[in-house]
Amino acid sequence: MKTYHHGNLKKELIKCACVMCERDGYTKLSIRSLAKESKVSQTAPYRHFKTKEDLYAAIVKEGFDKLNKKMMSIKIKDSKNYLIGCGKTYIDFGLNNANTYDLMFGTAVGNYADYPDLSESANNLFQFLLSSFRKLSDDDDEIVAFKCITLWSMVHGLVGIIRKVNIAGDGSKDGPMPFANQISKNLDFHLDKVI
Amino acid sequence: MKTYHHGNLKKELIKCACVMCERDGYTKLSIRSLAKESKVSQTAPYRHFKTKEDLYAAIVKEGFDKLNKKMMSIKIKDSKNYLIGCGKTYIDFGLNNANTYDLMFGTAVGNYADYPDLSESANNLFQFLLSSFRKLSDDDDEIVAFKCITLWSMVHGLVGIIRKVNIAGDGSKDGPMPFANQISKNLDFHLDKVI
DNA sequence: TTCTAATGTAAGCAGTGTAAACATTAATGT
DNA sequence: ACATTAATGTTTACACTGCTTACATTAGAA
Repeated sequence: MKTYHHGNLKKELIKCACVMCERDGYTKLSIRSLAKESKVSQTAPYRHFKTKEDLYAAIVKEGFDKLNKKMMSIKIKDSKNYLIGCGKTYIDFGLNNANTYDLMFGTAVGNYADYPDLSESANNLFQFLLSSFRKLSDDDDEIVAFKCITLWSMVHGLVGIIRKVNIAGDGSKDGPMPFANQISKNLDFHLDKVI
Repeated sequence: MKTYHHGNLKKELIKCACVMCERDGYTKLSIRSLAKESKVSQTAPYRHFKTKEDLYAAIVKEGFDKLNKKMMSIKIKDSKNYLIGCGKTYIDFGLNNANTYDLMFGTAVGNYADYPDLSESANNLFQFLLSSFRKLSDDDDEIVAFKCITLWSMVHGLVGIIRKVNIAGDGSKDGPMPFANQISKNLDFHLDKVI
């Protein structure tokens, strides 16, 4: 039976939006299409998200939570391999959740600070990465932070490069940058340099 | 005097679009606003760009050409410093042409291969980077390519991280990631690890 | 039970990408 | 030189978008 009030619309909108975002890309995700797929009126979402950016922010928060979960479940003892594992997990997430990843690190959501929930989830990732590095080193905080940023930049950059340069790479043929389609098979090479 | 035929509309549209893109961001750039600012009718641009993506591709091509020019004018003798110079130039471009950079490496232009002119400009950059590395090393091609990709990923990632994490960083105060606003002052630290 | 705030809907505005039909002019072949 | 055609510009129109405003329903507090 269908009641006038949905009861849990916000949660369901977010869930639906996450699926649609990853399925179609965030540019194709419209508030109207979200409403339609959630079987409510065109303007119902506006009761829960003041603007489209607010909706985006909610999707991004879910993305960070998902990534955090993956990162925190890595179980590798050896310190160096542990960090490489973190890097690979990050890259894997970026490649397998490409559309969500674009939203997380693009400019569609201007400033995380405007969204406390999102900020918290993002900070969780930063803090987790930092503390992982701290555990494995005697360096002082500044050096630890720099090393952390170096690894993060590396994997973040790799995700971008792989996706952009490896477009032609169906496995059988190189694109403009030779060997680019072998990046992911040789992650160790890249990550090794950074840790 | 104003004639019915503009004479050089395509070139002027591209020029105008590049300015508007960098000024307002590519999401705010509409074909209509471009037409208005170029003082032609709403649909005139469609004679020169079949779709909006075509227009984007033209802007991206200009971006690559600009970046290529910068890269090719680096004059440093010492090999290691030369590569660091390349990295810094790239990062500088990414930070000072942020909106154009987003378009160049985002997903708004799906596949460079669909745009021969753009492909050529992009390939020029790849080839230039590759040949720079080749000159400075005796490694075989595959290793050279990997090293090249490692540096490129590093700087590409740094641009993204700096812009995303350093949002709070007005210089006086750290954002969620401590020391993040000092990344650009310590580029050598990061680039050193990679070369 | 009544009042109010929360949450849903309906209708409508201004702006968008883009297609189709038409207007003007540059280029071309005879 | 002139007629024909191709290129390039304009007008009009459609379906879609983010978002606002006015209205409907209902859950929960007084």
